Amino acid sequence: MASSRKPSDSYQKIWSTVEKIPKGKVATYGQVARMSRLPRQARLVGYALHNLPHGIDVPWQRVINSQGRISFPENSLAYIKQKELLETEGIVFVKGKVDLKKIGWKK
DNA sequence: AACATGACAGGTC
DNA sequence: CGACCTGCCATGT
Repeated sequence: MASSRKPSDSYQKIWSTVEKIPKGKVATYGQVARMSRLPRQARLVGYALHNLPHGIDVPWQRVINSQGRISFPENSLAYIKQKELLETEGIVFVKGKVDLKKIGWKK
């Protein structure tokens, strides 16, 4: 595995951006990518979060896809966990998705 | 170096 | 709405 080397700077930027997402709001992968100065690299955002190291405090749950949906199968534990965390922050789900027009972070 | 993969987005049909 | 396709690019084998 190539884990012998440090994480890419891109990941650092992404994590940094995610940390800035206000509580009670959510951002899409594309948004985070853009805010991290990495336009069109939404996939890297997902990759970065998946590779998220333990021990650092990052509100990964506030990052969802452009449809306002959690990018996990509904039957998965990860999905339920993320939904719980978001609801705790006051985010309301309607039919399995959130209203990006209302709780979306910025434009 | 080549190929396959992925917590996506945006467009088309 | 859903299914499919293309673009993007870091990672791992």
